[in-house]
Amino acid sequence: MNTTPNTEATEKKSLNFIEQMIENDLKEGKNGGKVQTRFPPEPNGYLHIGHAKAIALDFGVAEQYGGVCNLRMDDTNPQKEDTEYVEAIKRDIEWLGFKWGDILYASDYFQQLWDLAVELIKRGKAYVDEQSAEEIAAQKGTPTQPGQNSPYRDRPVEESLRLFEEMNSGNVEPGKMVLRAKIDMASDNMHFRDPIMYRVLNMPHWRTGSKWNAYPMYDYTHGQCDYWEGVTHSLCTLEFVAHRPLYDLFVDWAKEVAGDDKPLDDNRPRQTEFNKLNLTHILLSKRNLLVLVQEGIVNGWDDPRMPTISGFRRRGYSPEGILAFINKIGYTKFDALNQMSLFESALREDLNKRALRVSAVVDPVKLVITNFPEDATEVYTAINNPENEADGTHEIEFSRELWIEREDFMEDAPKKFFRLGPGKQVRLKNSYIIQCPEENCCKKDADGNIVEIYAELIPETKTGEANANMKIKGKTIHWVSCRHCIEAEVRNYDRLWLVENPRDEVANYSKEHDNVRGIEAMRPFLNPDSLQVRKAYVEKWLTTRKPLDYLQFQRIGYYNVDLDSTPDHLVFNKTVGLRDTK
RNA sequence: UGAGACAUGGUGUAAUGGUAGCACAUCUGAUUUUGGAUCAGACAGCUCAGGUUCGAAUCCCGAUGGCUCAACCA
Repeated sequence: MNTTPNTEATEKKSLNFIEQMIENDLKEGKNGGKVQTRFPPEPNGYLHIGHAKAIALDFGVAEQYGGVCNLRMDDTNPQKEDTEYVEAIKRDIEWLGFKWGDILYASDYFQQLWDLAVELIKRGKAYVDEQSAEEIAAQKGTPTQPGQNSPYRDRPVEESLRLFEEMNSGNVEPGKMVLRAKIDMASDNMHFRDPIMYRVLNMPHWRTGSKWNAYPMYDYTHGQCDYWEGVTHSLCTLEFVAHRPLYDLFVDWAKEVAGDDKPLDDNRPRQTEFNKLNLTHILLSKRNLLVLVQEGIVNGWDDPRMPTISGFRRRGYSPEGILAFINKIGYTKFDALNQMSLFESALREDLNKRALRVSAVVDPVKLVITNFPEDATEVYTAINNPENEADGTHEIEFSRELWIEREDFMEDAPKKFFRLGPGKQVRLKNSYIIQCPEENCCKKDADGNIVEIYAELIPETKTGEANANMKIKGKTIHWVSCRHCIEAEVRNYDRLWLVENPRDEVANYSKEHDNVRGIEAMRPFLNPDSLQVRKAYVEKWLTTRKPLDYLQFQRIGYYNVDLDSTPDHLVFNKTVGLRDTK
């Protein structure tokens, strides 16, 4: 047997604090040794990279510890939600490679939540408040000052019971009544100052129709849904830390009403919070993303510049690359700002393994091989992916007139320029070594722009030929044959935001400018040139590629085939550039 | 001026009272039919001040710093 340690197999990956907690719980036999999680998006927008971090954790630990993760739509606010988003959410989770147990909806629990609320009123733990939103807010106090009790706080139970029924009748105007939990108006925790459990909306819900007019709030809903479903670990982001005592309290009340007297650590979900994802040069908030869509700054939720899962998919980011990045940044309680360069590095690492190599000339200038016959064609075999032989090969054509990148030629080049110029030699990828003449190596138009470059091929320098290994100073450059290539549309993307931390910049700008909101607060930081459309010449073989296929335009960057691309009109998105160490 | 959570190289993250390690970024060099990839190397860190301990990034106590909380949103 081979006894040398296999570092990859024996290396123990350190567990994050949530995995450690779960392993501890398992060891102690909490919740009967079961692990169950849930991913609870509100269907009011598209999932973004921040959600991917939560998804990777919720689904990841469930799988890791033999449990289930359900997908639960947090649909308690029919004003903002839409079935369009439900479909998009499901598609994005599947694309990332995760499987849910059941698809559940908070609205499935509306009756149960209502019945529980009635019971809580009976037990003196909730009351109907008839004050306006302004009055309630004014009574709430501030973090440093205690609040005051509502005049309705001690109204008779029967009265609250009757009014609560009325709240759902459709006859109460929104804003006239709410159901509040009776807790502690002087608590240091603002969420304990008699939080609102139900509000009147008087609008139909896309799932329950017109059955309900009063709808439960998040805080009153989430813990009980977790409890009723058998969730053991309710994972969410750090801004919910202050909600946790309330989460626990409502779960306790639900257990009490249900007569559930199992020990404290059994049969109860527990909320644990981790840091939300922040990325440089990216803004993640559904509200702001929605503004970008509505203002036409981007072309929809799946615009390749959007930090949404669907935007990344369209841009050519692979699920494996996204997940690898999420794995690298980890889960902690520190409010970190992650660098885009780490994300791009994870993406490149993955794309390098799967992208097929092709030639595309983005800023073309004509190169004439003066010693190659005018109507001849040579056909070469190009390796699809040097990192993976199984990806095979494809054919490319060579002829007398080629397109090369304009920047690969310089008439008077500096010393370190190892590409084409008078007297210089380069290798044409997959083809000959060529050399420009010392004199008259290019033709210019009246304005002095180079329109044609001339070079001679050096015989027997193709792969496998006698002089193939000839040492030259020049680099290898890519090309396409003028006669055989096709024109394509290339969409290059630059960052959407000019500043490193748009979240803070937008917020500060708003504060300093009369609290301007929406697009006006964002515009100063938006890059006006985030989308650059170019014409390019690409090899004909690309007509065989399908939308979303991963490609590498050699020496330029990773690209993919856009959703709009057809064989008659090829469209490519720049995913990310190659690492560039000039 | 209240409460809560947090603080380790430029960035992110390990360490669970016992040699501060990894990745990205940056910089060298080798190699290369992609200025990619690959390989080798370098640079660089425990917020501060006390205490407990044979021993502290880790435990205790202050201080400092930014973060979160006052939606009939989630």
